[in-house]
This record gives sequence, structure tokens and C-alpha cells, in this order.
Amino acid sequence: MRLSQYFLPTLKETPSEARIASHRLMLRAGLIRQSSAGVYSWLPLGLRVLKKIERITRQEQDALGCQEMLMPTIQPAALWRESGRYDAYGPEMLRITDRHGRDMLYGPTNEEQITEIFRETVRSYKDLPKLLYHIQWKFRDEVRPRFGVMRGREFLMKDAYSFDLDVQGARRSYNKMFVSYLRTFGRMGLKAIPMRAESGPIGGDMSHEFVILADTGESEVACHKDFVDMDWAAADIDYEDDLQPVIDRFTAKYAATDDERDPDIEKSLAADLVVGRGIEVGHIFYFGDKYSRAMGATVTGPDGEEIAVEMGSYGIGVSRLVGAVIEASHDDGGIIWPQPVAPFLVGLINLKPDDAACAAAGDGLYQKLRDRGIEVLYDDRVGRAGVKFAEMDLIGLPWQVVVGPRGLKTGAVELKNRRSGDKEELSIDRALAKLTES
RNA sequence: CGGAGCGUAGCGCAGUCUGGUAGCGCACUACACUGGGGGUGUAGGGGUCGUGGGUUCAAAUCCCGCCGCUCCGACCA
Repeated sequence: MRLSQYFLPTLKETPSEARIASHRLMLRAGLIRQSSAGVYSWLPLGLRVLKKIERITRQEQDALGCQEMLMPTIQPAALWRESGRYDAYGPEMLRITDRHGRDMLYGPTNEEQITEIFRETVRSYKDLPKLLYHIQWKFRDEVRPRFGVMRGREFLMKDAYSFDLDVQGARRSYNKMFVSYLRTFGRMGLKAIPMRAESGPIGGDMSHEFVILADTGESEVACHKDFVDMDWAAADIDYEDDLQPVIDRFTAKYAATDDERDPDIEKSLAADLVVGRGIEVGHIFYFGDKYSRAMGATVTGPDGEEIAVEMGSYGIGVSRLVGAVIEASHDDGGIIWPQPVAPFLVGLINLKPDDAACAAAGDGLYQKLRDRGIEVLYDDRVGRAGVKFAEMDLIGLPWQVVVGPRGLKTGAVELKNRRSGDKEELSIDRALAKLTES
């Protein structure tokens, strides 16, 4: 993409309403624009990141055997009356009336909808287990939206639902999702610590929030300090193996969200305790037959009896993750994208595109990068070097390549790593080779 | 939902107290100089001062209503 043609409205100054780094940087780097409180438009650069995060999420869901579908944003109130949540949910649910006077709502989540689909279609225990997910926009009329996309009213969420015959099966599904979440966040360059969270109506230990430690997190969390240095690299995994050992390894040490903290344990941990603020990027939850029973989602069991299925739901805040990644990875100059979620891999800066030699070298390198399938944003604008450097740092692409008259005298370009700041002069071919490897 | 603010050019702000022809910086346009980390100069363009009403000879400024946004706290499957 040529920057001269790209829609990338960057801001030199920070809009006054943005208080935390990710919100400021998302506005300044031209990722989003606010529409109303907690509702945002995604501009081209921001949308590329959102799609990258969505893609990783999708790949990892598919990998564990969860199947993608798509449910609507607008749901009939009747479904929610069945589960009893139409009244229970309160003013956080956006309620709509259609032209016939029917009560509708903009979905804050989809348990009712998926349960209805399931009960209409699945009859036998032989059809279990089933794992289904979708990635869809949600709306929750938050009392106090804030921090940009971190707590928006409209947000993109991956929500998955599991259906099993019994509790053992539900645990298998839960474990698959647990492991897949470790991989998903790890691939995004995040350390998301699985923390024991508020249990569902069933109780037990089958509710975890995946939390990123950040000063700007919304709630206070606590964990063993070993989590901070734990290796988050996504190991290959066979989802049909017994996953419990993996789960045990990641739940052996203490880690708890605000509601679940235990003063006695924390006292015993002493210097090993880390208390900080956290951003919730995922939440997995087992809720048994709460919805299946209320809504009559049953299957015929092996002995011919009707059994209400065991369910769980599993959420990832896709749009929130864009903000969370920035909170976890930025500096004074701007965003530092982890490579897997970067909107482009390379920012190619042509310092003097109106000079014949620079134009030839810059355009040529741009074409060669594209030929190799490398995503590159090419700053081919005529303008000052300082502006180009500053904007490229702001939008935070992992690699910068600088083509300028000074280097070209010896046939060299400069390659800069955004994260480390390391720069090296090398030939165009060497730079090309290096970027192809990365 | 309690408490507190803010709304003036695309962005950041001053002007409001004490009413008298709407300003500054950045950005934008043109030209010149400049040219490897958000340059310099000259000349320009752009605002029904959130909105509706009231007071007044005169309202960004005073009064009342409404709308929008933000912050602190409570809340957050």
C-alpha cells in the first residue's frame, strides 16, 4: 500500500478525551474514530489489526474442533423470556421494538440463541459433543463506557458454546478451550494469565478469566510471580490427548481475579505474590444445564431418558484485544505491534521520492516485497524525513526500511527494528532476504 | 446509578468572572528557502462559539431547559 494513497489520518496531538495509552495511540495512529460513547468506527489501519486478531482467534478455534457459524445481532425478546434473562439483564440490554410492536434486542451475548438452534436440531446423545462459535458484534449499554475499545458499548467478540452429555464431557470441552486460549493469546504476543474467576451457579473450579497485567487494567488481580516469567510460547498440542496435565500446570500456582482472591494464600505467598491491575481478554465458563433446562434443550440418552445437556460458554474480546495489545506493547514514540497482529510487516520509507535514484530504489524494493507476499506500507510521499520517521514509529510496524540518497551512494538501505530500535545498513538484496525470513 | 467537569476551526487550547465586530499554536492551501528524526519565512482559507429559549440597544460571555462527551466511584455473563 502506498501511503500517498492510504487513508491514514494521524494526529500529532492527543485528543483530550483519551486518558490511557492504547486509546490515545489508537486515535493518534488513525486506527479508530469515535462515533458516540463507547461506539467506534474502524479505519483501514485499525481494521487490518482487528482482522489479524480475528484470524488468529478463528484459526485456534478451528484447531480444537470448534466450528464457526454466525448468529444475528438482533434477537427476539421471546427467547430471552424463556431463559428468564429478559427481565434479569436490566438496562444494560439495548431493547428495540419493530414496526409490528414486537420486542427485539441487540444481543449482548448468544446463549439463548445457540440453545434454541441446538434444541431444534439435536436429538441424540450420539450427536454430542458439539462445539460451536461465532465472531459477531455485541452491544451492552454499559453504565460507563471508557478507555476507547477497552470498554466499549459495541464490541466484537468471539463466543463459543459447548454441548456435552455429562460433566466429564463438559470438562473435556472446557479443557480444550482453556488450552486453545493459551495458544491464541500467546500467538498475539500476550501473556494472558488464567485466573480463577467467579464461579457459575454450579460452583466448582470451572471458570477462568484470561488476564493481561497492565497498569491501566480495570480491576485488581493477584497471582504468583512465576506467571510473570512463564513461557507462553504456543506449543503444539493434540486436542484429543488428555489435556488435564496442561491445565494442572497452568492452574497449580495461585492466580485470582478480584472476587476470588484469598487473603490467607496471599499472606503465605509473601514475596512471591504479585498484585496488579489486569485486563480481561477472555473468559471461559461452565454453567451446566442452566439454559438447557430452562429452554428444553435435551437429548435422548443411551438408556432412552431425556437429558438436559451440559453447556459452557467461552468468550474472547476481539476488539478489546486491539487495545490490550497496545497497552502491553508501546513506548513514547507510539505503538509496537507484535509481528503476528501488525497491520503491515514493513514500513518502507522513501526519504526522497522526487529523486530519480531514490524513486527507482524505493519503488523497486516496494515491488519486490509485494512479489514475495510481504505486507508493506510504502511512504512514497514527498515530505520531511522527521515527519516520516515519527509517523512510522507512531503506527508501530515491526520493521522499517529507509531508502535515502545518503545510503544509496553505496547501494545501502537502513533496516530498523521498531521494538529494539536497532538499525543496520545493508544492501537492498540483504534487506529483502532478511525481511523474507522474518 | 451517586459525585465532578467540559462543549469556541480538523486537533490542542485562550477568551466567559467584569456583555461591545472571535483569537493563539498545530494542521490545511500557495510560493520561496530547506532537506536523514514532527523545519523556516511570506501570504491565505476555514468557526450559525453543542442546541433551543430568555434578558439586553448588544450575548461565546448573564439566566433557564435540552443534547452530547469525559473523569472519579459503584456496577460489569
